[in-house]
Amino acid sequence: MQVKALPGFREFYPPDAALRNHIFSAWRTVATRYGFEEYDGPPLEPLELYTQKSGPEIVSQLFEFIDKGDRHVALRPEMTPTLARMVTARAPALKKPIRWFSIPQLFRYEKQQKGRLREHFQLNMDLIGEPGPLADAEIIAAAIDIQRALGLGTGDVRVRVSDRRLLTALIEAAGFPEDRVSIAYEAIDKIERVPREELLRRLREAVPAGGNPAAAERVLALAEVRGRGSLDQALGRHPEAAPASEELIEAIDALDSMGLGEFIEIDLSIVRGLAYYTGIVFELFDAQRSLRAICGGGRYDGLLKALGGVDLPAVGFGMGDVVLGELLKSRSAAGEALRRLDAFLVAVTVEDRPTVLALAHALRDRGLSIEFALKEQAVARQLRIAASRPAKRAVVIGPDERKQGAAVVRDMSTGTEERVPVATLADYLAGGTAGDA
RNA sequence: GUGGCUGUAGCUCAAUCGGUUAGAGCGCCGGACUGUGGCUCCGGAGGUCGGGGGUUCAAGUCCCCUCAGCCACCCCA
Repeated sequence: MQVKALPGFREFYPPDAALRNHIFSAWRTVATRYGFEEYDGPPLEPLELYTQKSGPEIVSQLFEFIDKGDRHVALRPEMTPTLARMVTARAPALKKPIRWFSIPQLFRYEKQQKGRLREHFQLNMDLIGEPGPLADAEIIAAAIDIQRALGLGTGDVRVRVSDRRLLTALIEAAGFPEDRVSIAYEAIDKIERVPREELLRRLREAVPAGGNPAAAERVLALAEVRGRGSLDQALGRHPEAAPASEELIEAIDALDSMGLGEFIEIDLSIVRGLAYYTGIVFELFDAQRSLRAICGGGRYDGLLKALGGVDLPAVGFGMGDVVLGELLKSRSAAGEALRRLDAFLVAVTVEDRPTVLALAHALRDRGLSIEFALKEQAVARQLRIAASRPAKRAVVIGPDERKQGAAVVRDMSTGTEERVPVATLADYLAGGTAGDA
């Protein structure tokens, strides 16, 4: 039995690698379009880098070990601590706001499921040094434009947006104890997974005797706020929370102005598990809601400082390649990256081979993608290979052609042939319109 | 980490009540076809039926263990 790949680790056969490159290319294109610069860091880091942020519980979910120098190390499960360290180290010299992106391969030791492996690539885009809601809007817009660049529209993906400042204000306005907000967060986060009665029970338990008896119901009602009208109603019931809605409204208005409003839904049930988010939080989903989140992010103004770094506000997101790839495959928007040769060179006889080799090399030097038969084969066989590559054209070189200093160029999709002088062959192949060239 | 479902060729699947040498389509390789592909026809390679153990005259089929995948939980990238 051959040794298999480890569970949760992928092998990329050429079609898979093509899809991955397609996704990476969209990531880089859009990030660059938004003025973001690429960075990278070490894939292996000291374990403390992660425990200081997430606590010792994180260790069970990491690929971690003791190296030969007795260092406790971990394969990186996320990019943010590395980013924080890099930004902090050069913070005084970096022009603000900092717009950086990276495409790290990340690792987690968890039981795998569909869309969730032990390894994945994740686009990280972060905008550091700008506290205002236009920065949030930029980040969300970039996440959406990546979907658009991949051919996905409002019928395919949606963004659900909330704001922790607003949600906290509403929870408190609902009469829920201020020191128990995290319990309210947890209940709201689980609104789609845990029965309503169970959540109510947990919330009631958190309200002390003598507290507001209606608080639990009101908190749960917040989790059902969807859309602007619904938010306005909630703010009508709790007017003291209204000032906390300003940033969210401003960011959404900005996205409207960009023409991306159709993608956006206010959804106060979006909490995000991570404790360090301080403002706007958002998630990107497929419209059918049949897959896991494509992308999640938000504002984390206190995190860099908490990690022992500079005190700069920040907003960003992570977008994995796994769910996105599944969505593209299900939408059959994945296959455009099909490889095509510019030409397949056919040698009619062995005596034609030196000419074919010389020609192949000259054409490759011109940047054309060229193949030829690696052994003596019938012309019919060589053409069959050319068709299956697939090649846009076949270039046939036989004794007659050599005498004339020409080649027969066959368009493989139409079957039409043309006699082309060898001297102009490269231009002919490069400039032609055969197939979908 | 917990629980449930599923594992037959590269892919999608079939194989009667437990019965003889596990099949098909697609794909792959070759031939019909020694200067013209796609169509057609013919042939071939490819399986330790996920792995191990057990029951039985006999196991792809039944039982146990294990591994892997999928689903839910946990957690979230």
